[in-house]
Order: sequence, then C-alpha cells, then structure tokens
Amino acid sequence: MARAARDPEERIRERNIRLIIKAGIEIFARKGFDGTRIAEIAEASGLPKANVYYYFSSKEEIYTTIIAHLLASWDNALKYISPEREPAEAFRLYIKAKLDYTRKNMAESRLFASEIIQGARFLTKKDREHIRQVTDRHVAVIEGWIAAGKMLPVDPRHLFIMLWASTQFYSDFEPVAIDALKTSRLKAGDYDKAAATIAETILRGILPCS
Amino acid sequence: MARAARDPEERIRERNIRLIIKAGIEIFARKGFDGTRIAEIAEASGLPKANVYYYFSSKEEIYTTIIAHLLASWDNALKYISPEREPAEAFRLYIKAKLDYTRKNMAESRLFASEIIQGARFLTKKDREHIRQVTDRHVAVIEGWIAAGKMLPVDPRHLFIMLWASTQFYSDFEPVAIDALKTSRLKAGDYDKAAATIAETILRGILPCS
DNA sequence: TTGAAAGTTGACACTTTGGTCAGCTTTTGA
DNA sequence: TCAAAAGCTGACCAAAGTGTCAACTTTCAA
Repeated sequence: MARAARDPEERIRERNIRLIIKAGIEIFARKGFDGTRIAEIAEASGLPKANVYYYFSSKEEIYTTIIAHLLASWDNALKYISPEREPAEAFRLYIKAKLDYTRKNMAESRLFASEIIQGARFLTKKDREHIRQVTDRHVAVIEGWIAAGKMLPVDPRHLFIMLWASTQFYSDFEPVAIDALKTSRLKAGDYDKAAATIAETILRGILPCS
Repeated sequence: MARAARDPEERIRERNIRLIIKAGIEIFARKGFDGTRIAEIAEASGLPKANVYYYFSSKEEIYTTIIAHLLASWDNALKYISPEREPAEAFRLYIKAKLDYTRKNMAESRLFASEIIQGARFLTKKDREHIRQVTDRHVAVIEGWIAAGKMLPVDPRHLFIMLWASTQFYSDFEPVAIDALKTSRLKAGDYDKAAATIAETILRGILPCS
C-alpha cells in the first residue's frame, strides 16, 4: 500500500486537502456557495478537477468542511471576556484580538459572513447551538460585572452585537471601509486607530463615570 | 402602437420591470450575483424567462439596475446628521432611521452587503465616489460639533463605521443576531432594544460628561 | 377598422457545471 | 522485487446555465 494506515505523516493526502481547503476559502468567500465552481477551486489549488473529487465527494462537502474548521477557531478572541479580568482591560483585549483575527483571516471572515447573509443554509443545528452557548457563557460574565457595579447596566447581548459588528466590518466590508476612511487600502495603522476608537467609545459608554 | 411614446402611464413595461426588480432583489440577496439564475428570477416574477430578456439584456443589467436604485435611496437616514441639530438628538434619530430602513428593506440591505463582501465588483467608480462625498459631508458636521465642544474628539470616520456596522448587523446577519439574542425571530421590540442600547452606549461614549 | 409598435413565448443553440469513471502511475510494506 | 493500496487524470456525461429568435398576440392612435 502507499503507506500504512497508521503512517503518522500522510503527507500527500494532508497536503492536497490543505491546498483544496485554502483555495476553497478564498473562492467561496468571493463568490458564495452557489457562485463557486469547483473547476475554479481545482485550478487555484493547482490540482486537476478529478483529483479534487478524489478527496471530496461534492462541493457541499468542501464547503461544510471549511465551515467546521472555521467555527472551531472562532471563539478564541472571546477568551479575554473572563470574570477574573477587569471589564476595561477585557474589552480592550477582545477588540484588539478580534480585529487582528479578522484582518489576518479575511477570507475566512468573509466566507462566514457570506454564509450568514445567504441564510446560514449550511450551519447545522449543532453549530448554532454552539454559538448560543458561547454567547450565554460570556453574557453571564458581563452580568456579573454589572452586578458588581463594575459596569453600567447595558444589555450584554446587544453589546456583543455592537462589538462583533464593528470589528467585523473592517474586513468583511473592506471596500466601504476604504471609502469611508478616504484611503486606498487599509493599513495596520487603520486597524490600530479602529481598535482605539471602538475601545474608547464603547468603554466610556459602558463604564461607570470615574 | 401599443401606446404613444409620451403615454404617461407605460403601465405594462413599468409593472413588469418592477416585478423583475423585486424578484431580483430577493434572489440576488440570497444567492449573490454568481449564484443567481435568471430562470429563478423569471419564475419568481411570474414571467417566462424570454420575457425577462425582453426588458433586460443580461443578468448583469438587472443587477446593476438594482444597485443603482439602492444607492439612490441610501443616504436618507444620514439627513439627520445636520449641523442645526444637537448631536444627541441627531445620532438617536439616525440610529432609529437606519435600523428601521434595514428592517423594512432586508433584501436590499443584504444584496448590498453581499455585493460588498464579494468585492464590490459592480460598484462603479462614480458609486464609490458618491459614498466618499456623502461621508465627507457628514464628517464635516461632526468635526463642527467637536470644535464647538458639543462632542468629545472621536474620529468621525471610525464612528460612522461603528454606527453603520451595528445597525446593519441585525438585518444582514439576522441568523446570528437571533442566536445571540436567544430568540426565534427578531421582533419589533428587539429592534427597539437594539436602537436604545446602541444609542445609549454610543452617546455616553461621545458626549462630554454632563 | 387597421397597421405598426409593444409585448409575449416555446423552442432552440450553445456553454458551463457538478460529478463519474476506467485505466493509468506512484508509493510502500513485506 | 512486487503486489496492492493510494493517488492521479483525461475524457466523458447529463443537467443546468445564459442568451436568442421567429412567430405569435395585444394594444392603441389615427
């Protein structure tokens, strides 16, 4: 056989799947599920189309594999919202981490946005349940801060939406952000300025007057 | 002839174009440009496909017609950001109007979001220039307020992005909003609560301590 | 009433698409 | 060395896609 099933490397398979996924992320992000042709994914990953079908049995399988990967690495920025921290520091870190992540993973971010705008057709019940649970957990932290008088009584769920939306915008809607900021492309400084403005404004908006 | 060229009604033509546009908005919003098939638009508008081609010469022409319509009715909510008003009232009205508009025109809103996420391929230079000019005009108003000491010195462009992003989110990313708010569908009350939370938080974030 | 413009449409041509397959080459454990 | 598993791929297909067209019906000003 080409290699034992227990072969720890699995190099060819791994490499090709990685190439397909990588190309898929870019193209699904730009074209959405229905607009993406696997011939294009094949070309972008440097593999013949039939070879793509050797690893994935359908377009949907490529797509859902990507979505699953995505969700797994999704909650990372939220780790900063933890009860041991002070709210000011927690939100500052969260905003920075979220902007950083979307900036460095623009295609993933857009792919996810695209999937949601198109009706979240491929998000499973389990995926959505996961989103709910993660939100709940962090809502509880914020409610704790409010109860402790460390924060004004702001609705935590709407607050999360404001944070999510504001940070997401720069990557997902980059062309509009570029026009609104009157620049030609978003530079690191623009993201820093965004983080600063969002953090300052929101923090003044939710912290007790000091 | 069917009717004089000067006929003030033009009913058939008008009606059919309206039907096609209406169906197009829904379907382009759900599927994006590449994912939309004109056969589906035809079916949704109750016309045979060939009849759709009688009014529009291509898929692209339908799409760009819709985008043009959209942009025309876009700046409406921004009218509240005007120098005669006090910032608090202006932002409150803007947030309410924007949430209202996106709620009542979800498909348009999503179609536009979809177009941007997919790289703004069909926004003309003129369209984008328009976005810049509208932003500039309102940035100037905010700078006036800041100079007059009516507002803290917040970067107006990033502030607009926060407002745009936060209000847009509820319609464009409705499935996620539903999960985050732990509900089954967004009701009028949810939009009211959203408007209140956004307005309170942002206003506390940008107004001088009183 | 009439004739020409406007509107309608089934059927068609041509292209692209997702997906299959038979047979090829490469890899590797024994 | 060698056989079998893994990997590869050109060629193909049925279905679906965009766009066209010739012939039909409807409308209405004169």
